Amino acid sequence: MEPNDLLSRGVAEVIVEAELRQRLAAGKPLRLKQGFDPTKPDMHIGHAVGLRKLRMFQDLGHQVVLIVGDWTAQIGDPSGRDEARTRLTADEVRQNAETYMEQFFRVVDRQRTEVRWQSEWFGTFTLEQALDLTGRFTLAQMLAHETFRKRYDSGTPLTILELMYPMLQAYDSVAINADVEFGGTDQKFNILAGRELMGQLGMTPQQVLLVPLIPGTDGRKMSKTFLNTVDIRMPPNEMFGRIMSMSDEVLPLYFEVLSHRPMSEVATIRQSLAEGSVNPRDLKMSLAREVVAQFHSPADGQAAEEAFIRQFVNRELPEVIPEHQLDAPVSIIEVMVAAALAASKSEARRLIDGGGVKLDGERVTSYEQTVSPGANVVIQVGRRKFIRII
RNA sequence: GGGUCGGUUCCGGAGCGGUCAAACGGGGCAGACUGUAAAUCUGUUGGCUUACGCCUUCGCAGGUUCGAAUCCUGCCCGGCCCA
Repeated sequence: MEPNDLLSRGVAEVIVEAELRQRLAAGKPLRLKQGFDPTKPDMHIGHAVGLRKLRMFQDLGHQVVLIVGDWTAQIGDPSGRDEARTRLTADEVRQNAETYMEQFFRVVDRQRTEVRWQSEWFGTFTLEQALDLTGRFTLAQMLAHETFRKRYDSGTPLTILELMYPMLQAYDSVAINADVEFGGTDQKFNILAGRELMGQLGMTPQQVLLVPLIPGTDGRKMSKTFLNTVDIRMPPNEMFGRIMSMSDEVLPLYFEVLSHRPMSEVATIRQSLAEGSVNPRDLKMSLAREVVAQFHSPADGQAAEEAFIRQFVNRELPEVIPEHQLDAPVSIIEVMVAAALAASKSEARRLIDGGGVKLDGERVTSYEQTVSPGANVVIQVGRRKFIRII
C-alpha cells in the first residue's frame, strides 16, 4: 500500500480526521487500541481488513495495544445483537485468546504489540468504581445506540448488564491511555463512549478509525450465521473456493481491502468489470490466489489454484481423496454415514433420491447398492465431498 | 405485587383436542443451468426402517381425555400496561 492510502484505503471513517493527522504529523509513536472478546475464536478475512490497517500503522513506528476482553466477553457485545450470554470458564477464555492471537499475529507484528488483559484493571474494580463509571453515562445516551434502541422499541429483552458493555470498553481506553482506537463500523458507538469517558476524566480523547465491514461471499454482511465467511484458518483449497464463490459485485471492494494492488489498479479492475471486458472469474482467481498466499504461503496459493482448476473447471477428481477402509461389504447408505458424507441414514437416502450421490462417476439410484472392501471406488456426494473406498 | 399477552422444528412464524413430524417464508443440502459464480427453476430439510410402520420432538413438571403442540394445575422465562 502506498503511504497516502493510510487514512483512506479500506477505511470507513476517521474521527476526528484533522486531529489524527496532527498527531501523526507530530511524529510520536501512537498507542493503537484494538480489543477483542475471547468468545468466538474464528476470525474471518473481514477482520483482516482492520488488522492490515494496524500493520500499516505499525510499519510507520506505532504501537499496537491488544486488549483481551475477558470481562466484556462475559457480557457479549450487544452490537452484534448476540443474546447468547454464555458464561465462559477461565480455561475457555485462555484457550480462545490463544487461538485468536495465533490468527491476529499472522497479520500484525508481534514485536510492536502489547497484550493487555482486562482483568488487570477490572479484576480489582470496586463497586464504588463501577458506580462512578455508570454515573457518567445516561440512559438517553445508551438509547442513541441503534441496537439498543431497536431492541428497546421492539420489546426484546435488554438487560442493564448489556448497557455495561460500552462502558467497560470505554474504560479500557482510559486504562491503557489509548491514542487511537480501531474497530469495524459496528463498533462506532462503543468507541465513541471511550472518547466521551476520556474527555470527562480530563484525558485527551482517543481518535477513532473505523474500517468497513465487508460483505460475505453472497453479498450479505459477512457473518458466521450466514455461512458466508472466509475464515483465516481455512485450509488453502477451501479458502480459495470460498473466494471463488463470491458474488461479482463485491470483487472491487475485496481488491481494495484485501489485496496489495495499488489503488490505480483497483480502479482499472472496477472499470473493466463494469465494461464487461474481463471475465470476473479470472479476476477472482487472481484475488483468491493472493489472499491464500497472504494467510498461508505463495506456494499454497498456487497449489490451491491448480486444485481448483482441476476439480471445478475441468471436473476432474481432486488429487487428494480421503480414504475410507472397509472390513466387509456394506450398503452405500452405511458407508456414507460412517464416512461422514451424510449426517444420518435418512439423509443419505434423501441424497440418493435427489441424485446427489455418485459411485465412480455413476449416479447411485438404489439404496441397495453395496460397496466392498478393496473396491477402490470413489463415492462422491454433491460437488465437493469425496471418499475413496479401500 | 396486580393485569395481560406470549415461549413451536436451524431462524422467523402458523397451528389452538384427532386428518401434526407439525402450514408458510428464510436459511441449509441436493439436482438443472453455470464461471463451484450470482440470479432462476426443481426436490428435500427429526431419527430408525427396502417398505407397512415405529420412536422422539412444540419452555419445564404433573393432570384431564380413547387421543394433547392444542384443555387444566403448578413452576420457569420474556414483552406490554398499572403500582
